[in-house]
Amino acid sequence: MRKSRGRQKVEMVKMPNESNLQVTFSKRRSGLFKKASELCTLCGAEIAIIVFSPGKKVFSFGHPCVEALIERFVTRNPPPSSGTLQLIEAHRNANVRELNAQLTQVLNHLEMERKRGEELNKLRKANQPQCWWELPIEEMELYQLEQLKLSLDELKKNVMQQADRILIQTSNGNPPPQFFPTPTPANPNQQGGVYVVDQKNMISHLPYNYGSYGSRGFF
Amino acid sequence: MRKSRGRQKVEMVKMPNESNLQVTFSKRRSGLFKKASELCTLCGAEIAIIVFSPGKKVFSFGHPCVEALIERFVTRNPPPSSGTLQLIEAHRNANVRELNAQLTQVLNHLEMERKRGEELNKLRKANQPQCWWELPIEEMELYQLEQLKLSLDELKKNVMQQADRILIQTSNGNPPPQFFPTPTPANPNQQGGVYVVDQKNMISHLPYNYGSYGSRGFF
DNA sequence: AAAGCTATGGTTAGTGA
DNA sequence: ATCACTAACCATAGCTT
Repeated sequence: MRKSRGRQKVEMVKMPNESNLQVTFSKRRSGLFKKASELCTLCGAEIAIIVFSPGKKVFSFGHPCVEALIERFVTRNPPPSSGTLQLIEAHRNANVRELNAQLTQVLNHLEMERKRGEELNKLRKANQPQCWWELPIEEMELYQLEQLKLSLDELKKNVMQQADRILIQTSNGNPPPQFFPTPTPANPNQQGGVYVVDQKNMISHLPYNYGSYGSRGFF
Repeated sequence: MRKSRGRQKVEMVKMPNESNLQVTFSKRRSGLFKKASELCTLCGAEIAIIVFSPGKKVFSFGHPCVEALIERFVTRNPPPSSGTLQLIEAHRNANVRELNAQLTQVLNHLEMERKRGEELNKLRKANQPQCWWELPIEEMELYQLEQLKLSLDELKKNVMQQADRILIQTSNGNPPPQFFPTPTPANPNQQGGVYVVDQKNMISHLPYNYGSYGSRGFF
């Protein structure tokens, strides 16, 4: 059964559904800012974005700084100041970039570790019920104890049947049969499965800075 | 024959190849503007974008009009007339502090997760050998198979002894003994340990850093 | 609102003209 | 530079939680 039809094509007109519109606005604004930050990183561009939501709330993105870029844009003044300031600026940018890179790397690492933890947890959970009946009796639940009693009764019955068979065969002068049982109780949970470890790096690029005015919310 | 390898993943760092960078800048800039215009039409947002290329050329997108949006943006902000640079400076410093704090926090988190992963790994390793003989025979190592054969021989011997005993007792006119064996094969590794279920909160997904929406973070 | 999921649709790196 | 093409990667619409 399909849980979702996946992404559907959407007409390029103003969305009629208000709540869908809000969600889409939020998602696409994020996407836009992300694209902008990627463009900054990949190409060394400097970008300022100002977004007024339909509810007139303001969101902004700027690298290195919205106001400075606006200033430059308005005055058409490419270099803001003297060479020393540019040098300082460059150093600062390098620092921020470095910090961002470090953070990205660490976040990747963190995500990997988290995934690993999840995998291990799954493994543990898959292993645990396999052996519940190996727990000390004091730690079992009532239904487990009942289950165990049933199993033991069954086992006892089997052993007694087997003993009877041996007795009969032996009294017929035949040697006892060869026992070579499988070493495990039947276990339907046993899969012998391979646990795929997802190495995909989930954390993408870190944008530089974002801002919005007012409190959270769209309108 | 392959005409193209298709889109390839690119590292989120400044592109080393200058001409590739130009092409990418051009493509992604138009992509960015397209996304912006889609956001405008779909959600009725108003957006202004200013882009300085690495070569300091200016590109801009504006709906309905860049200048008007900038005007609105600036007037909504206390335009720092006197201490512009100082304010910018302060914000930048705040931003760096924020990044540092975040980095520290994430590093702590990472360390926690790493420890947790190790813990789980230990648990798993403690669990696994407990059941090695439950693996499918095809997955066993030679020494495990040998061990298994020994165990089975032992089991066979015991069963036969038991059968003999039953036979003797039965021929003496006694009823067969009560069997109530433990439900598992003897296992020296069995610890009967308590499996601690860690309900610790998983890390919430950490997407790329937006800085903070809200009052701060205009860089 | 906010986060996660999945199937799809959209974007774009690499290539050649 | 820009356009076309293709295969892959990525973003996101529609759901669920």
